[in-house]
Amino acid sequence: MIDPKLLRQATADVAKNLARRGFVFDADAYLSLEVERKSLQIETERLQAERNTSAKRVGKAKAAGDDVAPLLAAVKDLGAKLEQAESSLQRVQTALRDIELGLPNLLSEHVPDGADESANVEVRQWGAPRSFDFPVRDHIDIGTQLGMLDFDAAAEMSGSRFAVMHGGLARLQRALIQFMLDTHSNEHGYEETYVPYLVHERALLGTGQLPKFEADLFRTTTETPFYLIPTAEVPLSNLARDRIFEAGELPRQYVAHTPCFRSEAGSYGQDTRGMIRQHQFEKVELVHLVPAQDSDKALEALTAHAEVILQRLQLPYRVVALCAGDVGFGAAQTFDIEVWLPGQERYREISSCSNCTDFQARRMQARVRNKDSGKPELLHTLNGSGVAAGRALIAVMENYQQADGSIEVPEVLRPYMGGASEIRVRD
RNA sequence: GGAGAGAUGGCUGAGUGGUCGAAAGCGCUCCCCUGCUAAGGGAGUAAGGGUUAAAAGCCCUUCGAGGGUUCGAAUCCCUCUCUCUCCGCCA
Repeated sequence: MIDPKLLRQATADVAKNLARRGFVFDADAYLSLEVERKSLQIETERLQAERNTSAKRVGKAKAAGDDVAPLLAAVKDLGAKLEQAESSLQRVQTALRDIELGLPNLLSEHVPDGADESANVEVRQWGAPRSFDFPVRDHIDIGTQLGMLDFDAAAEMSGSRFAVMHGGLARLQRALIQFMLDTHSNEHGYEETYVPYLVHERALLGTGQLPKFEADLFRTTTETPFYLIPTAEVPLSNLARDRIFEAGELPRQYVAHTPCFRSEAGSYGQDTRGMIRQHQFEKVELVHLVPAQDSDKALEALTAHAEVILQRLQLPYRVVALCAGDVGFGAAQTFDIEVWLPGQERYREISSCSNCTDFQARRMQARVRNKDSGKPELLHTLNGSGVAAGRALIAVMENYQQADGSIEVPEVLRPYMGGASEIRVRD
């Protein structure tokens, strides 16, 4: 959420910033509601104050044994007036809040202009795509020929966009996850964390998936519905909900491995083959909670942490600064990390690292006490994949494929694979 | 799933219709006193919002959440959520 104060005082600036995303903010409509809110709120609070003082007067009179009938008569119609004022105020405040909840975050000044992903700016590249002296297969062929990847069995029980993995391939994904968790917790200062995969609506309101993106989520049919998390960002960031951290308690860095569930509504026809885009996938997620002034630096650090994973795996990648039109709803600035996939002969997103500034913190009331003033201030949240395990698996399969259809196991994963150096068909 | 108990400020915990945003203790901050790492005395110490250019001040809201009764609710009524104990069941 954008600071409502800023919204009403610098409405034009806000609208201009959001316009960079291609978002149209109806400033006039907002301001006219805001004018209404102001007068209604002043009136409502005036009536509340009147009620409070008159109630106190009645109390005192009763204690003194005086007749309270005249006092009661004087405030006879106050209740009805107040009720009306309160409900009008609430109506306007709800309308304002609906607008506010639907506004994306303000973009950082560092974000390049552009309408869509074609305008994203490559920041750096690491490694060089390997050249193969045999016909390159994609992960679908590799996995299927190894007998370790089965989309038919998955479709049989769950439909499209699911996969079943067996043997070395299933283990390779687990190895990737463990390698990533170990690296981040042992070397990058993250606290390994286990979190719920089902969360209430308010958690998703906090991180910004709701109310706007309900269609992307799976929801249970229980009496009070749960949502399946689309990313561990949701539970991890919500660890800060309704909390006031002491200055010394920040920064906090959490890492968690979770499955992620996405309905992928609206992505029909995209990446329908293979494991690139699934309803369920594994991801290692990084979340930072930092004081406001530190979040730019934290975004650099977070991105670098994710990059280390790909470097250790010797997977070529590039880092891309998302342009204004491509930065997600809650983010002020985002770097995507894209890994080279030989099967597609292109770079594909494997991590997205975002600085959400105070956008989520305001929704969650996540704060840190300013050491000098003693006052609570909104903290900043950042999140990034470190990295998506399902896509990392694809990247390893395709980049480490060998002429005979086997997969070489990257050095750093061998300790997690019982020392195995390759994955091949069992005979 | 069954039975019971509970939810109050950073913590412990009082408060069953009025002067209660809330006793007391602990913790924390500042000051005073005191020559010995201790003790004592005093003051302060919730969050959100409105008004304001901003602050001060003033006002509003908040005692798990939502609704109701009342001139007035932490206190009474209803619904929900969560926590704890016992039983059952399970990983």
